[in-house]
Amino acid sequence: MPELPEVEVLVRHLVAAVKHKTICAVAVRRPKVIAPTSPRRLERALTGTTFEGLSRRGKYLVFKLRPRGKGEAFLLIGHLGMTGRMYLQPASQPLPKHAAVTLNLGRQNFIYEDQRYFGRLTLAVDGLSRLGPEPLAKEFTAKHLAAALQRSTQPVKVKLLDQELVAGIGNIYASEALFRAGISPRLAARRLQPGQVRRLWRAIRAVLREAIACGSTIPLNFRGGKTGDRLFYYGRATGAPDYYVERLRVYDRASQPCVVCAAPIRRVIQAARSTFYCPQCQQGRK
DNA sequence: CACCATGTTCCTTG
DNA sequence: CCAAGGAACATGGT
Repeated sequence: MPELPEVEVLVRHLVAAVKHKTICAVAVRRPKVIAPTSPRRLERALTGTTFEGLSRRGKYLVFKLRPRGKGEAFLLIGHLGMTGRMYLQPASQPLPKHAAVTLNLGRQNFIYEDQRYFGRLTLAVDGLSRLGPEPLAKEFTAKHLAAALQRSTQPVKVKLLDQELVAGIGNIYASEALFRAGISPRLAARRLQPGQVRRLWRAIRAVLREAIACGSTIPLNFRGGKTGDRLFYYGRATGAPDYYVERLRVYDRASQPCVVCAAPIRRVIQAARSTFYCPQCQQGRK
């Protein structure tokens, strides 16, 4: 469930659930997701440690663990890929089909499940160093965005997915931010006018902030229902109120009327991924 | 059977 | 060396 807002909401919920809990046992059911860490090394490193904190960087979860005694605290890095979920459940409950790693915390198990196994839970920290600024932090300025866009001939939508430019925007919020800014996703990044860069900068932050606010206010079921609910980021959890479905304005709305001008929303493929936009509200030459 | 899916990385091509 | 495009990863839904 993977873009910045979803990870942020997950972290906020999870931090309260795991903080100060101790890992009694580690079970790696899919070694691929912990690579390049080996199962044995992960088990040795984690067993007996306590969760000291949990934060987010881009789409990554950063767990801070402290060993018993005088050992130094260290980091465990999580990434949800396309279909990853992390949550606690009673230790007596059977594990889900695609449980990739489970940590026994006593009466509860911390579950990392991932239907497609594209995610990660590993001691390898490298991924973080290549990330651009946090879009909601002060370091991410309109100036930074302008400079980064100037250097690229790629369509602006494709460029927004570059995690080195700014960390945490994915395929959904790239479309949403451009819609909100009224900029065509096909416009070459370097062709944006200063006013457009400024609007895009504001739109990125607004879209992410609102998504976080939305996720923070509805009841979350991180495991999802048996129907394969996609929770708050996309689709709707069973029994969740309808307003939630209305949150995304263009993503996955191909041929539906634009919420602003009623023109049919268009779907195009860019860099092998779907982009949604309103041809009326988001004009601009390539 | 065909095509689609919230992400990242690696390989090839220019 | 760099930028851009595409395939691969693995599973399931429509």
